[in-house]
Amino acid sequence: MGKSDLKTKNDRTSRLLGLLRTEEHWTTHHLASELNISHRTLMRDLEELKKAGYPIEADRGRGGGVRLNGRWGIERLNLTNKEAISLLLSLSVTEALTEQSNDFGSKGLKQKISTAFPENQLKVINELRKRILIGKLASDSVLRNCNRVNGKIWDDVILAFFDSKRLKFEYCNENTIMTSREFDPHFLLLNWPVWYLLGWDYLSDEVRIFRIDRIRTISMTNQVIIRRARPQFIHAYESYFTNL
Amino acid sequence: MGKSDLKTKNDRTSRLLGLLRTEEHWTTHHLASELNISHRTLMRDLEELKKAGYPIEADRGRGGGVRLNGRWGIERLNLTNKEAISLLLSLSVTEALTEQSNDFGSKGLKQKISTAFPENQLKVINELRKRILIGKLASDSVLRNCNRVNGKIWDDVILAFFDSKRLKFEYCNENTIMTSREFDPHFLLLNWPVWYLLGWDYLSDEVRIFRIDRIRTISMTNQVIIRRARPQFIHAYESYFTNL
DNA sequence: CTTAATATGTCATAAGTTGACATATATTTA
DNA sequence: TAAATATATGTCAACTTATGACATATTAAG
Repeated sequence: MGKSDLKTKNDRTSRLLGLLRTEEHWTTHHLASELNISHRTLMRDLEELKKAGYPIEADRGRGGGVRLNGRWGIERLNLTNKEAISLLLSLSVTEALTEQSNDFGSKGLKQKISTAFPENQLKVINELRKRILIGKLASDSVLRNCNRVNGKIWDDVILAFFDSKRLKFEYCNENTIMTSREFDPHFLLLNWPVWYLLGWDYLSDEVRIFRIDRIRTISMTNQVIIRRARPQFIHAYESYFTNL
Repeated sequence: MGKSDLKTKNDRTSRLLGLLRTEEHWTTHHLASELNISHRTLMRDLEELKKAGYPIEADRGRGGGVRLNGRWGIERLNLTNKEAISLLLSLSVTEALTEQSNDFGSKGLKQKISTAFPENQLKVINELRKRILIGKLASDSVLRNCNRVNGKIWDDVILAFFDSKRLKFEYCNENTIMTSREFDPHFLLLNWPVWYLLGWDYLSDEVRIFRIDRIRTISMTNQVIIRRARPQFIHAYESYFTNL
């Protein structure tokens, strides 16, 4: 029956949360009998959940009961590096869409998800978030000649971005001239639906921007990238941001 | 010191997860001494975590040890209706971007997040996901005359969409002619960065699409929407999807 | 002012957790 | 192939925690 056999306290707790997440009206006695435990024990369980930070509220007196405020929830999520960054990309993209057009609670969501990461990961997460930029829409001319990004190349880009590692790649510019680049990826930039890599290029010894779909071959080095001041990057390619 | 005082088993377990999430190399004896528990107990803790679904792997023999595969994780997330749908929108948007350009692990992410919702919410979540559509980019002409969506209006749209409730609103079309509509919202459609509502309009008794930023006043009714076959909606407004 | 609800305290006992010890199994290294 | 170093698992007495029964306080609605 149901999700668990109620063998351990933890299982019972998650069953309790399940019950609270249904929209029904629960009294503590009702819950206790549903879970086959004494009323006292149920009250202790609720106390624990509250202490653990669950938004559980109660009304005393006739017609009272207990309720869980955030009824939609995720209990636990284990993410790989790639998935963590995907989630960040998702949130950044939606955030941009939100700022520009409307607020639909994703501000709170962003905050919640950010703070739901364990403390020791928070710093990295926030650092990465700042380095994902959402610019304007791709222009028609770009749109007309953009390609699918090769999966392996995207993976390396993402991993290097995640780990702050220097990249080596061969790039094919708009005139189909190939160059070999050494490059510190500082920012990921989206001009929907085209992704760019903004950073320091060692061939020109300058700030440069590269379209990821124009990278032909790539390899990640072990060299940690040298951080440089943020403004120079943003200013150098302001035109990519303007109309959003 | 640290996050917890290790007073209860649960605290210890979360400390253990914290240790595993650092990228360090851990042997079980190392972990046991770090947590001030016997080796046997540590092995039991690991066993429990594995049973609970954590991707913990171990190598026997010299140089062996234990490791947690998804090192980036969220322990728990409580969401309101609005936040849950924001998360879904986020994922849908990114998913669309992904399908079109590349795979960066967000397929796995989508799956993970979806299955991380408790069973009783899964059905609703998946049902909603199917009703979020990502189309092509907004055309220049649309882009030039689109407005910010009023927050209250967006909230009502989202809530009605979430709860499958009929809407009443006043709509201002391209010729600035106002009409009063009764409307069953079946699909949310994004032509980045413009959101549409696709559904059944009772004024014309037909499938219709409305730009959300052109809704002037709105109210949600208690009437549950009447489900209709999906194809008629999609076919009626195919031009909104084409180039993606 | 009665009834129905949550909230909290106490204590004997039931249930679960722990560490010590033993042993099995897998892998690397010499 | 033997030694060393890991994880993996079983058992049991001692220990710790969780539980239910009972009591009582507190709050709100009718």
